[in-house]
Amino acid sequence: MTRDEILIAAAQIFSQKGFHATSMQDIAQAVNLQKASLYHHISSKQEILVEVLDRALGLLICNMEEVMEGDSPPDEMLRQAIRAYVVTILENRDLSAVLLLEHRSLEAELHTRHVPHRDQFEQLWRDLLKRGIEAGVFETAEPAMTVRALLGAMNWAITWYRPDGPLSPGKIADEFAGLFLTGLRRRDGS
Amino acid sequence: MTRDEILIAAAQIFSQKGFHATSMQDIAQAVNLQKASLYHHISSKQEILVEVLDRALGLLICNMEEVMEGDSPPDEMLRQAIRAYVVTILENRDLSAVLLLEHRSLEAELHTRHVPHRDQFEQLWRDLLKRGIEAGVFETAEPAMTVRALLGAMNWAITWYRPDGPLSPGKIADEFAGLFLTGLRRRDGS
DNA sequence: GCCTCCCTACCGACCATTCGGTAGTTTAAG
DNA sequence: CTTAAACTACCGAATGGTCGGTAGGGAGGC
Repeated sequence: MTRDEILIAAAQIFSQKGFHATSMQDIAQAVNLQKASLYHHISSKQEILVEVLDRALGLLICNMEEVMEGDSPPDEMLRQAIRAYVVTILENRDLSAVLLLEHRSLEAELHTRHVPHRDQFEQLWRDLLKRGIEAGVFETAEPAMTVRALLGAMNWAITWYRPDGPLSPGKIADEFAGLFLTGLRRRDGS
Repeated sequence: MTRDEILIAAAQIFSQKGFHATSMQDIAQAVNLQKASLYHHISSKQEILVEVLDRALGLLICNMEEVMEGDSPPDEMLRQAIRAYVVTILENRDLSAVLLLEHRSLEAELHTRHVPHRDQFEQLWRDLLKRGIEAGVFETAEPAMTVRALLGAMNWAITWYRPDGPLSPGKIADEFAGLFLTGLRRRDGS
């Protein structure tokens, strides 16, 4: 039994039942250990949460920076960014669900240490949008709010996406990109 | 002390700490009662949650049907629907946060009884979109997914909106409507 | 006016259970 | 022999919920 397996199992249960509804007993059972044996690998329940959150955010930042460092035009880069984000989230649902929905279960001090990383991540998106506006490709009155609308739409997918459903993560990402770039209203009405 | 006050206080604490992290002791303290006295007004913690969820969803459905029953053209009605939804959510943050983030804390049976009501609500939006498509005003390959993107962007606002921030619920709603109707890409580039 | 009865609202004490976590011991591999 | 990794047994605290009891305010009979 490795620390990794415990974290993965914990993330899965956290994502299903929520942090506070998950007991150490639940986690132990999932990895076929006694509860006490868990403490040989980890030091507390909070520590599990912190590490799951760090991994999730790290994974996302890593995948996003890869895209943002490219030199595509802003609209194309936005497409790629949306795709990277949606696919990463939906292919790592347990980690992502904990990151998005359970971070407020962090104790005060750990929480204040965690929040800046999230802001940093949101800043990546704001920068991308800003470049698009300066290049005359995008147009929006409230860029910060637009980013949050976009992130909200994508984040919410964690609540309804089912891997056995009709839509693949890639398809979802492309539809999102199309929707946000061109809007819902039909143009060039015949 | 009335049942109402207890429910409102409970919703507020649930929305802050989450259902499972909230103890009956917390709720009792918030309404200046002993824990045992709560049970004179309510029969269980789950019952509180159920009633908060029902109220929240009822409030939303009520406000949305009012809009949907009008006879504006689809794009105008979508504007109004977005405005009604966003404003209702952001002006009833405690109720809404519980509805959106804590419904999974419902016990199995109550949960299965609750979910259809949510589907019903989502159906209202799908119908609105469908009417727009048939009228040739909207264009989207996956209407069901588009609705979820829209709802996701709006729902997520509950996680970042602050009443003392620079954006009013009305302003946010209008920006959302603009974004989803016309998209981010600048048109008629000079 | 007074007494009885009942009812709502509340309380302190308590219950069984579960919680996160600890102590000390055994097992097994190098 | 050592050490990592697992175990059994246990702890104090907190949890959701129950119990018997009480303060106080009408309602109704006499």
